Amino acid sequence: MQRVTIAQVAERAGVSTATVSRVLSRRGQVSAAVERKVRRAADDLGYQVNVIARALRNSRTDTVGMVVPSITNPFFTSLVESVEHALGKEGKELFLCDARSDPRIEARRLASLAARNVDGIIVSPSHGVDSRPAVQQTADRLPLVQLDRFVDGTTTDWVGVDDVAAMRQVMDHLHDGGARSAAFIGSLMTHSSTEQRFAGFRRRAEELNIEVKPDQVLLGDYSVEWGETAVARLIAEDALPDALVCADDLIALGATRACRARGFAVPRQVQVTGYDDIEFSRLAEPALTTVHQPRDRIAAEAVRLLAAASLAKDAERGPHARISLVPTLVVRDSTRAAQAPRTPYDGDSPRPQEAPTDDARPQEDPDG
Amino acid sequence: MQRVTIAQVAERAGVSTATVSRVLSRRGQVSAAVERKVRRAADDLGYQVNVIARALRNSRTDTVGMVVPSITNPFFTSLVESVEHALGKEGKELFLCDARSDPRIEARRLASLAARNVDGIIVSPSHGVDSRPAVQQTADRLPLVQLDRFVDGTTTDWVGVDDVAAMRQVMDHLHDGGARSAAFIGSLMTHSSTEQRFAGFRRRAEELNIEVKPDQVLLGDYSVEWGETAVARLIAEDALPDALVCADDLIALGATRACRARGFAVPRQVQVTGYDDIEFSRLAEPALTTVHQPRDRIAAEAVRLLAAASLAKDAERGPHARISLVPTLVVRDSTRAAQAPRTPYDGDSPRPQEAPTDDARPQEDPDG
DNA sequence: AACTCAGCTGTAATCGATTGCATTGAGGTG
DNA sequence: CACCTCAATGCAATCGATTACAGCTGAGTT
Repeated sequence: MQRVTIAQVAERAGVSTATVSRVLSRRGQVSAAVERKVRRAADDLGYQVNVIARALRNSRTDTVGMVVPSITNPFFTSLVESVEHALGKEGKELFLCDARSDPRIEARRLASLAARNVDGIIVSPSHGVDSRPAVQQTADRLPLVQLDRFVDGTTTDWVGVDDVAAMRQVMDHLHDGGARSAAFIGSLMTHSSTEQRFAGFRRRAEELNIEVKPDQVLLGDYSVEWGETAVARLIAEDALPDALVCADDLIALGATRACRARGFAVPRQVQVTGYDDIEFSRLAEPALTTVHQPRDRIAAEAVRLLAAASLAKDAERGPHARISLVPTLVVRDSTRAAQAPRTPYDGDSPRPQEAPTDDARPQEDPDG
Repeated sequence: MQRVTIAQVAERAGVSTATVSRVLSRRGQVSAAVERKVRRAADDLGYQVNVIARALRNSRTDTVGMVVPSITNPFFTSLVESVEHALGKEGKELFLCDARSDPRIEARRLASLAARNVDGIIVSPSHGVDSRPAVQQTADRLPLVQLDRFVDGTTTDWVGVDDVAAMRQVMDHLHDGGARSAAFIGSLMTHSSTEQRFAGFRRRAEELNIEVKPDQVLLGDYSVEWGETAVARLIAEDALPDALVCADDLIALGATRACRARGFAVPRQVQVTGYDDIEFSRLAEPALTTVHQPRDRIAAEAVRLLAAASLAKDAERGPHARISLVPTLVVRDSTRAAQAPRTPYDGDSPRPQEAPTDDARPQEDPDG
């Protein structure tokens, strides 16, 4: 069961292990003749480096760890896919962990990744506050980038989207469609994403004079079930407004379903919007108007930041970057577009509405 | 940036590294007094084992690798979640890789996992034939279990469901609902899952005298798009039968959508069934009748097999097991139940229709 | 002819944890 | 008191790859 080692290759080629290592890792000078012999021997024996041994020696693993709150949430899944793709281009591998939305499990995962000497960590924190100790502690030891969500009061790199700008687009669109009152359905304010999205929602609602009653802000979690529950509650209290602004697509799908189940037509009587643009938002009935996150771009920036941080090493790392990309509103059938023409869009390439590259440059963060 | 090593702990505690190791890994005898000193020192310094070093020495990593065709397919995602859960109970970690349905990428992933000395590998092969060399080669070197799909002609453990039995249930149900003709929409026969499902479909269709015209067997891939395309083709040829039997839920969702878009009512004019019972099949309009796979059970069996194989080690491993679980038909709104009462079911616990545990025992495989 | 230098290759230390074997010393036995 | 036993602990080898340093060789220089 044990594999071929560099020593066996060396013996077969009649050289030292040092020479074999030099050939195989393309470092140092080796004569053409010897190189051929070594490669030959390695091939014959089917040699493969022992990544573990190499990692111990080099303290580099070419592996990046990623921790997400829930692997069953399609948004994170596709984000993971993008990250894996981006890493693949650099010859790195991804070690994926699911925190089950529990900061304690998250802390364990982070520690475990660190113990495994990953070169860096990408994390979308499970909790806006409780995730702090583990995230900060990990960030102190190795390069770490927060993705999408971030933890209050941590000083690390971050990549995500401008939720406030996105919500402005959403509200403008709903307003165009005739909405004069709205409800917000999100998760508890323990996630920065809900916080930001709510802030954007509230601000623009005020500016547009869209009414939001206090009991029309409903906070639960990111799930279809919560969307259904929240709407049931609104309907029970006879408080269904013109529009339901949901903090993610899962909630929106649940909300839509609940409306229809109780005889409220979407979008004729109630407009509904989501956030993330997961695949199923396109398939839902009616297809969901939502905010498309430029996942590939987010992933690419995260990988770039990690690489930069690894290079900087112990050398005092510069200030931390906060990269905020502007997402795109994808108008489908769950809202009433007034005059705005429908824009079918599902890809990941830049779009007119997306910010030009220059707007997405890292913004230096004073407390970095 | 470098971490505390066992040597520093030893120095602080005034003992040798051997003693520290013995204390921390609970092996060998150590006096209570020394043990206390060592633990104290370790805590003070915040010592954490270097998993890499330990792995090099022990050639065990407490990590299991998993390779799936596509991480964005919700079925695999939830399977991954179940596997992670099952492994967690054993104190093992999961290293997840996405093969992008490409046997070449898959081969690279497998090699990379092996090089990383994972203790075992769980793979759902991307291709029924082309995946063979890599899978077999990997299986020769370390414990490997195939999940859900399997590669033709490989001798490894396998855990999955009895597709033929499942299809029998599906066909019986459709027949009860009045279907007298049917089409099958699947992926190319390059996946054992489609192969098996199609075999079950065809056999029962014959027995029940359900008509299946040659051009009503449509093979593409596991995606919503393909479901839509296939149905468009059937309609264009005026060959839409009473029932559409789809090889997975994604296809079924696409098929349903295409039917409705073209004015065919589901289930009134066309019945549609899926396979896997992904979360969105419940949310679709109409909610999808599908086959629920006992994911937790599948995952648990796979983990159990891996553990057993690891123990057996080089000692000639016994014959390989093929564990086949019986899945459950979940009747929802995309089919016409005749008299069968609707059975809402979304959990993972055993059900009357599921085979009793005893039926799921490993079946000795002669060529193991 | 003596010397320099570059290019190639080998020796051995190193990464951090584990463990077989040796050593120590306390307590027990005849 | 000499000798034995056994628990507790330390020494040093080990896992496999990398690499600083040293040694060797032969071509080029003066």
